[in-house]
Order: sequence, then structure tokens, then C-alpha cells
Amino acid sequence: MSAEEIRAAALALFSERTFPVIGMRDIGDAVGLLPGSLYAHISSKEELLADIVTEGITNYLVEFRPFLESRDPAPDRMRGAVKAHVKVLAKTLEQTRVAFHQWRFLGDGAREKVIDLRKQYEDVFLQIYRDGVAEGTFRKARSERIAVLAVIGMLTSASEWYSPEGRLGADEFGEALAEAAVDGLVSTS
Amino acid sequence: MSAEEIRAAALALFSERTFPVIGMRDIGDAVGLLPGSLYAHISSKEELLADIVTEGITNYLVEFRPFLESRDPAPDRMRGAVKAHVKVLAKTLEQTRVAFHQWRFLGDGAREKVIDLRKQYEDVFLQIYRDGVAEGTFRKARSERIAVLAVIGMLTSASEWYSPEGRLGADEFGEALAEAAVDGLVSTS
DNA sequence: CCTACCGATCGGTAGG
DNA sequence: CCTACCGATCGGTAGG
Repeated sequence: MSAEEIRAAALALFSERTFPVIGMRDIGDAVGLLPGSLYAHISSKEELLADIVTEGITNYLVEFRPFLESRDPAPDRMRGAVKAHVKVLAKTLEQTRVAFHQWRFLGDGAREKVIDLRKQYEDVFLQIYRDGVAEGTFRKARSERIAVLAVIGMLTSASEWYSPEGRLGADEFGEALAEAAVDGLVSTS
Repeated sequence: MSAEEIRAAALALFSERTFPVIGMRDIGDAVGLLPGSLYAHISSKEELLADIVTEGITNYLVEFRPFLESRDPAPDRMRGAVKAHVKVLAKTLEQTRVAFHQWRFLGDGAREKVIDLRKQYEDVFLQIYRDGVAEGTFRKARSERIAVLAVIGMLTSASEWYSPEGRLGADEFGEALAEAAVDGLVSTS
């Protein structure tokens, strides 16, 4: 038994039924240990969550880097970042569900670190959006904040309805979402 | 004391800290009753949640009706529905947070009723989208489902970042979101 | 609406 | 990694 295996079991359980309703007894059952024995490998229930969330968000930041640094036109970079998001989502669906929706259950210290990571995540989209407005490729929206959070809301909500068994593969799913975010619904013909 | 006052107190607490971590003792403290005394007015903790969620979603369905029945061009109807959503959101922010994010904590029976209401909510946007494609005003997306859920994801996520103290009033906020959903980010000039 | 309490479950620990 | 257990808290009830 390793801390890694325990984290994996906790991840699956948190994703399915949320942190507060999962007990150490559930996690113990999943790995074949008694609840008290878990503490030979991990230090607390909250630390399990903190590790899962931190890694879960960092997975996204890593994939965004090229699109943040690129000098391509902003709409291409925005589509690229959206597709990168979906790529990570497809690879880490359960962890994403925990990372983006359950960080609120962390205590004060760990929660602040996560809020910092989330800000880095949001700043990727904000930066690309601003570059597009400066270039003239993006509309100057009534509110920059709302324009960016709307796109991010689309992406984070996708973790609730993306399914690996869906008709579209991850790539096509990413294209469809990128289109929705960047081009909207209206016909341009 | 009335069941209504207890529901209002529970609503505030659930919204702030989520259903499973709120105890009947917290609700009792909020209304000045001992936990056991609550059961003279309500029948269970879960019924509190079920009532809050059901009413919270129904508030939206009521406001959507005109835009579902209208024969205006679909982009106008879609913008109207988005603005109607924001109007209800501004009026029932806390209840919306509970209704759209915490229905999963309901037991099987109540959860199924809520899933039916959510489906009605989604069908409003699906219907307007389809009408727009038939009219030629909306692009035929790679996936109808994704196009619609992307818009809905924007809206439901807004309950996490809408603030009544924000720079924009509810009306302007609605316009900004309608623009993001219908027109996307790209400059059309 | 209070008093008094129920059995169950919680995260976590001591000692081996 | 188990045995055995800690104090705290949970939703809910009986009886008045």
C-alpha cells in the first residue's frame, strides 16, 4: 500500500460523492485497510483533498503555457487554450471534478493556495482576451471580467457533462467548445 | 416561528457552506430554536433542501416562458432568455447557488423530480437554439448538445461570480452575458 | 417548543 | 497495518 494508491481511491470517491460525505472508512474499504491504518500513509483527510486539488489544477496550467506565450492571433490562441483544457479534462475527468468544485472544503491555509492557482488559470484566458482586444480581433466587451468568466464557466461546467463515451472524441469536443466560446452561436454567413 | 422562516435560514446556511456540512443545530441556532424543536415545523433536513431546490429552479422556468413562446428571431429570444436568467439570478442569488449546485445531495426520489425540472430548463435553450438553426440565424454546430450546454454552463457558473455589488447592474450584466453567449468573443467589424 | 436522549458515525490516536 | 478506542457530532424522537 502507498499514499499514491490511497489518493487514487480517495479521488474516485470524492469525485463520485463529494468530500464531506466520504468517510475515512469508505476510503479504507476501497483500498482494503481499516480506517486507522490509513494514517500510517497519509496525515489527514484534508491533506488528501489538498493534494488532489493542487495537482488537478496544475495539470491545466502546464498545458496552457504554449498558448500563453504564443504570438499567434488571439482567436487562435483562445481556441488552442480551450482545446488544451478539453484535452486535460478528458485525461483527468474525475480529478477535475474534484479540483474545480470541491476546493471550497479545504481549510483556510490550503484554500488560499488553491485560490492562487485558480487565479493563474483565469489569468491565462484574461491575458489572451486582452491581447485580442489590443489586436482588434476580439470585441471590447462591456465587461472584460464577464467575457472571460463566461468562457471559463463554459469550460468548468463541461466537467459535469463531458463523457468519454460521448459521440464526439475529445478533439472534436474541444473544437466544438472552442467554437462556442470564440464564435458564439450566430451564423456568420 | 414558521416553516418558511426555517427554510429561509436553511437557504442562507446551505448557500454559504453546503448542505452536508450544515447541521440541524446550525439551523436551530439561526432561528433561535433547539435542534429537536425544528421538527415541530418541518419533517426532515432533506425536505428543506428539496423545497429550496424545487422552488429555486421553478423561478427560472416561469420567467423563460415568454421567450420560449415568442416568434421573434432566435438570437433575440436567446438573448432574452439569458437576460431573464440573470434577472432571476440577481433576485434569488443564494437560492440559485443551492438549487443548481446542491441538488445532488437529495435522495433518489426527490433527485429525480429535480432532474426533470433541470431538463425543462435545458429544453428552453435547446428549443430556441433549434429554431435558430432552422431559421438560419444560428450556426449548425458540430454538436447541438454541446452548443446548448456551453451556454447553460456560462449561466450556471455565473451564480458563483455574480455579485450584486459589482460595477454592472443586473441589466447590464445580463446584456454582457447575452453578448458572450450569442455573439462570442470575436470582433464582427 | 423544551428536556433529555437515542444509536450511528465522524476523524483521528495510542500502543503494539 | 491491526486492535481498541477517544470525544465530538450527527439527524431525529418520545414525552411532556
